[in-house]
Amino acid sequence: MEKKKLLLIDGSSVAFRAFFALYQSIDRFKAPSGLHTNAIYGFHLMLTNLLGRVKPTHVLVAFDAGKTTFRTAIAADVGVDYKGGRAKTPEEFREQLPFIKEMIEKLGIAHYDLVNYEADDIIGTLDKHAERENWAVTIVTGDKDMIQLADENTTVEISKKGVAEFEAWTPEYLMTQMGITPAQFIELKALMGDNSDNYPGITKVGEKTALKLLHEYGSLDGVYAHVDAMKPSKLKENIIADKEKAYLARTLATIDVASPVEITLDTLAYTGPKTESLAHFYDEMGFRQFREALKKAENTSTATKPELTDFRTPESSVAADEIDVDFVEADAASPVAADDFYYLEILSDNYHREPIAAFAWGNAQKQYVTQDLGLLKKVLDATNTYDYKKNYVLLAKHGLTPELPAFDAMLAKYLVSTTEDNKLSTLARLYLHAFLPSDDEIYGKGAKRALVSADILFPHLARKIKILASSKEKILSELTENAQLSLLTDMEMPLSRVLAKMELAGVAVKAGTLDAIGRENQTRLAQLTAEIYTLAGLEFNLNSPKQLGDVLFDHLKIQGDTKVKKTKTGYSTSVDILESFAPEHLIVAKILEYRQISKVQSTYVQGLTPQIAQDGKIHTRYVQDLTQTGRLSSVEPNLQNIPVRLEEGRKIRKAFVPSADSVFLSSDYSQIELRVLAHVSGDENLIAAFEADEDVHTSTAMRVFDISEAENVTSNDRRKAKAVNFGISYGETEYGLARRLAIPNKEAAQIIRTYFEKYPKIATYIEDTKREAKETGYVATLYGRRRKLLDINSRNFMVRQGAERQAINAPIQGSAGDILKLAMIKLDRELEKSNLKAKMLLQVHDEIILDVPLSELTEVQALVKATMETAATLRVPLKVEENSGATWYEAK
DNA sequence: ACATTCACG
DNA sequence: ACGTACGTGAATGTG
Repeated sequence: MEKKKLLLIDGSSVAFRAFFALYQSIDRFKAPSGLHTNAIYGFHLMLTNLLGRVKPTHVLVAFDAGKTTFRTAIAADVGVDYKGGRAKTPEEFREQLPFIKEMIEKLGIAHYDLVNYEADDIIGTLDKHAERENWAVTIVTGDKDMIQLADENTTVEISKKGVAEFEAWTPEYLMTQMGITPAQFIELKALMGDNSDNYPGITKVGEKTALKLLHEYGSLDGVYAHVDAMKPSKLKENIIADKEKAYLARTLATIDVASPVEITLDTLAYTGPKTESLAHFYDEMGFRQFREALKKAENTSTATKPELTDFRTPESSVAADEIDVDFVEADAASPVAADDFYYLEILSDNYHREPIAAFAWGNAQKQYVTQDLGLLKKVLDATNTYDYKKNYVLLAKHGLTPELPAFDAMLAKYLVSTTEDNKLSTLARLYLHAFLPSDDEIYGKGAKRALVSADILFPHLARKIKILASSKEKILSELTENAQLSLLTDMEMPLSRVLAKMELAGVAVKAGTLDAIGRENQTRLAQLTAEIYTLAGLEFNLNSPKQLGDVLFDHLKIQGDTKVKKTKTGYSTSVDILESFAPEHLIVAKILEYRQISKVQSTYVQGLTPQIAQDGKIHTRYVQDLTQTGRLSSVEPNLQNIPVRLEEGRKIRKAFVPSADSVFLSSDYSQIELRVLAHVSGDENLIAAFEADEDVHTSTAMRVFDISEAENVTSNDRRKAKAVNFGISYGETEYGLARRLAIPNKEAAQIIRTYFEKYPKIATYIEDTKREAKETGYVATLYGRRRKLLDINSRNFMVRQGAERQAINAPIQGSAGDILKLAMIKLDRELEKSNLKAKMLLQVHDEIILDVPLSELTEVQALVKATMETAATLRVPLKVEENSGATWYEAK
């Protein structure tokens, strides 16, 4: 006989989730009687989803019986108001509950509640009954408490988003996510308490601290057994003081698995809906779709097809494990093998400022760990690592230069999938199904961040080595399968060294220049502030969008052609809104000027100044494993968004200066994304425009607006065409274009239609790319870099459309990024080969900024242009434009 | 921690 | 009917 499968649903919490999932559109969910039906409808969707997916033989929906339970009494004894202080259940929700129960009955499903007990206890008890019969159990709920019931027979699914997304918590998944067992989940609640149920745990202990304590001591009893030995701290005091609270919390959090439930398992058999009365119920509720589906199912008399859902199973069903390691403290005699991994530990992300705290090397079997920096040069013999660029910079400070690695796990993992981050704990979870405590957990975070003693530090580092060594083959085989190996060895790893050198070189920034700009800004900001206060008739915080919105739209009640727009939290005060009011309202014009200057002041003057290092330079970090498209990003500070469009901000670039007797050379690709689009689509008209070196926006204007002479294209025509050209590569809709250009939807639709007629292969490219994405789940650049699109087949129109736009754009943006990466690698080699002193300093997505001795300028200019233009061979030429000057301001 | 705004390609 | 261009990082206010 087939194994029985029991589905247990926490009706109270699931109904509440359903209510809020469809709360925004509550007005649309009304029965003919006027009853709200959003929770009823949502609950139905959840049920259909679950029945189709779980395919249970037996089902029960359990409800909380009433306001008070045995827990209320226990808590009251010690003065705790269990589940007290909660906001009143909305009337709109309460009125739907009886109908949810009625619907459940008509769907042929049992429901049950038990005086003095919560739904959790009913479910826990029946779960144990089922376990004795060796049934499989799925528990569905809205909050995490029930994770304590998970075991090899029982999966706890927690509603995550909307009505169709659940997260399945198995003991393995719990271990990979939090590093604890289901039984320890109770201990976790004991330590941290539960705000929503209104009972405290230990003061100042939240999830992070609680997990740390559990990883160290295993349980609440374990914590108290060792509390005396803890070093003095606020935490220790709180643990001691709140012992009683913690044990109460443990009692309250523990589900009673022996509650006096009177029903037996066999009464829960699921036999399917009672069609006739269900149809009547649907009519009563105004559920036309369900009614139709029911009718269809009857007519064809086929089983109802389960709805597809967004459900994603956890990555693993393999048991999660603590990572055990075999390590020793390294000394001068410790061996290093060529295929060892090495890892350098620092306590913050910023390797330009932070010293090496410790390091390790080894393989999956044996690890060597040390804090003796005298041994650093040993790691140069190991050829496998994680984040070569970081290592290059750190080792450079010790006079060491690591060779390019054979394998950089961070970059390799990034190429395999950009969906997750590439932290070691993530690698452990994905490839070893194991849990590694985060660095925050080991070293603390914020002000508490500090190096820990060797008994914690050394095994942590050894585990990192073991994770790297044990996941290498898996990552490598994925790379090979995806034909992405050369992307690692010929693009990302060589680029990593180029970037390291650029970061180390840094760019000189004059604090004095920034300061002078800052003082002018301050004066102007003070003037503007005073003027705005006078115009408003009151003083308020100009930097607060909320206060600003209230002043403009409530106090001054300003109005114009444009509608006042609302955000989640109040009025929108963004530029595009404010600009529409500026012509008629002096105060708005002043606010816009204030905003602009204040942005320059806070982000660039005050933001950049403290980033200037001792050497007078700014050393940014390029994050090489982050973006979804393969671009770089730049942090601490971001040097990829230094102002350029508006003169006020552009002045900041005057503070960026080259080295002595040198100038900046800025070389950027002209229209590289549109050229990539021409290449990948093969569209003859777009290719022709680039081959003839036409102004592409003018050329588009001529075709789309049917203008035969370039001289007859007005600046407005060109502006529109430019918006279309950009919009196309982002997958823009007619609505979007209409809004951007402030033209009627019809006109925008007409423009787009004509565009696709004139550039037919672009239309084909877009369709093909979307289809490819839907079939394979990913899109790729010219060089095989992938972007996964998890939402490409979503049933949610909005979500799916978003993914389609990403699918269209990613190969274009990504290929352009890849081309510049290749150009940088090539240019680095060329510069070295010809012994030129010119240096790459910065990269801004389609441009490179170099520091070039004046004596080399002509030669380097030619070299950079030639290198960039030949970095890739496309069906259209690549074109590079160059500017040079004594500051970044002039070189742009 | 999250939302809003705005700087860049 | 939906609600509308892709990819980023930093500063600020607010809960």
